Amino acid sequence: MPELPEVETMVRGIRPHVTGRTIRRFAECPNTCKPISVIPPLRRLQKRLVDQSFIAVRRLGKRVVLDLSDGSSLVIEPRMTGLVLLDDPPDIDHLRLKWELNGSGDYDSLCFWDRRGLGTVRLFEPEQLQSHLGPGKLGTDALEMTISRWVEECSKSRREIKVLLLDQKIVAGIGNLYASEILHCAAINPTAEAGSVTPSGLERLAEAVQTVLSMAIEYEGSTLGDGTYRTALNKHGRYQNHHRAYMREGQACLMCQKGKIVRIVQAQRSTFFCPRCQKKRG
DNA sequence: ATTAATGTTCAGAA
DNA sequence: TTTCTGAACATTAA
Repeated sequence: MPELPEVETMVRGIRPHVTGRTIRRFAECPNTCKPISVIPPLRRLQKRLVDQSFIAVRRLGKRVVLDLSDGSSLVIEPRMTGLVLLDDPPDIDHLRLKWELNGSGDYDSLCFWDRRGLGTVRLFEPEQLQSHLGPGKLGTDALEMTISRWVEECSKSRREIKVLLLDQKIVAGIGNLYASEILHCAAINPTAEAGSVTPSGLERLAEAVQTVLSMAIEYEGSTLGDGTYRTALNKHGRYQNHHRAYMREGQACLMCQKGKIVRIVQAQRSTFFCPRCQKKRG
């Protein structure tokens, strides 16, 4: 479930190996699954990509952006189970796309692997990038959020704070896993109305976002029990060993040692928190 | 054997 | 306007 730390890890992993390289060939990989969504359709995308070179690799929220020499940008959206890889994929059955690279380097191709196949790849013209993924469509990157921006967004919302954290139009990059971790770190009740979180609570939130996400990036993201997420070099992330709330239902809270982590459902997804540390008032 | 659950995004409805 | 619901898909657990 690539969120900001996982996508940042992918970007950092591939950047030194694809920047400046030219695309020799681009194709779907033969497999038994349905093809993933590619815009424009495959043949046209192939025509557009071949012979172009990657001039930059960056992250936009939970998306990988590959800027191309003609000014367009290839945007990879891993969604649930998508991976951007330089090395061998977890299995061959769910290899979806392959970019073969010209010239010399440590790796000769870039791949997109996706078990569930909900991921998408889309080529944007420069002006499209602004209208589709610019401010308004995508909120401020989570790592760029300031306290005043948190105040601005939270004060005008009556949604639960956890649900607001998941809204990419408000803040880009936070997903279900890190929303639980961040709110636990900030000692904020996930069901609290966003507009009711106190100024000191928002201060803790701003701080926790930085702490949790930067640590998760350091540990190259979280590889959960199903083992799906891998770095670009097919290694496991290690931040799962540092989770304090996510998937720890019934276990002792690592903050207060006394409370037990509980699981609730918000917006049809699991939320994990410590009722003792994360009270509605505090 | 069916059903639910997983977690991200978008279209369409309330 | 804002918020909510279901679908896209593959796999596993109940």
